Amino acid sequence: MTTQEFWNKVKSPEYKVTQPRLAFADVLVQNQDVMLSAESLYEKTKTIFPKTNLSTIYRNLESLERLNMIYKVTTDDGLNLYKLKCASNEHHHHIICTKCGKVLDIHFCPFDTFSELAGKAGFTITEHRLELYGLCEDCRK
Amino acid sequence: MTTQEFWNKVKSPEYKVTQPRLAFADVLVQNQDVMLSAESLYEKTKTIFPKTNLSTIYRNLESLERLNMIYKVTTDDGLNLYKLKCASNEHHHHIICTKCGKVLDIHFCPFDTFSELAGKAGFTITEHRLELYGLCEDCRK
DNA sequence: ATGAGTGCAAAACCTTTGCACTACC
DNA sequence: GGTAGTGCAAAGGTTTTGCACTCAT
Repeated sequence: MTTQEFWNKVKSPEYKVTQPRLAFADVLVQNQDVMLSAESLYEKTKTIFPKTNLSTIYRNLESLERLNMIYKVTTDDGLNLYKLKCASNEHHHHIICTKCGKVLDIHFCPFDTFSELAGKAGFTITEHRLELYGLCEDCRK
Repeated sequence: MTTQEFWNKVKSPEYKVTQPRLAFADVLVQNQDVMLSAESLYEKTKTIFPKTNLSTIYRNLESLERLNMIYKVTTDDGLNLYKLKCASNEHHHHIICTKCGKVLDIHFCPFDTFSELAGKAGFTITEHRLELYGLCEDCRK
């Protein structure tokens, strides 16, 4: 997704174009394939628009989450990581590099098998979270 | 797992038997198939040993995590839930009732498929987290 | 007796919120 | 001009930590 495409998607009377948002959008677009913490998104945004405030980052993450534009995970040690949602509308999962945060899309989902197994035990699955962690080629070296 | 079995497993010069721990162990054993927050584990422990302190709960969760006795998940809204690890040594996953926390073991893992797909893209999976959420039979009613 | 475990209170951590001010449309 | 967005500082919730005291072995 380009910055242009990003703005085409979100711009509306309810989502105005402001200076912090312009900077933040750049950061998100530039890091589409990496999961970053609010803090590092903040740092990166500040290099573009130095006056940006951390709470603005959180507020914009929330706004974009409402627009279904943000993918978020919580790591084992309780840190939240964010990225722009993948362009692909197809349901898929991710493998996240534990060192650099790089993300690989995995277009395979075993949901049906799980659904069947759960159903036999009276459970109805409403949500599933599948996150794979590992090392990408670069970080393994 | 019975309380007896629990203590057989953990008792050592490094994990002494104390009153708060006796109470906490009871709570964990009684709720083996439910995921609970630190706060509710605390409340439940207090009914057995009222002097128990919240920090003791956290410290004991940490000790037991080091002993590989605790299974922990983070919910979408950032709450940490805990339970005693399943007795089964076999690798498996869970479906968690979003209403009552009840847990169902799912003895099926699509790891091999993921591993293969990831390998093709140069990723090495070191960890995977698969959590299914839904409603158990009782809570659906 | 000795060190692990504990209670209490304070701090730390990340995230959210209130308020007055700014700047988009 | 009106409202959404912002910066700042303060508060929020959960988890961790320092310290002195207690208790298990």
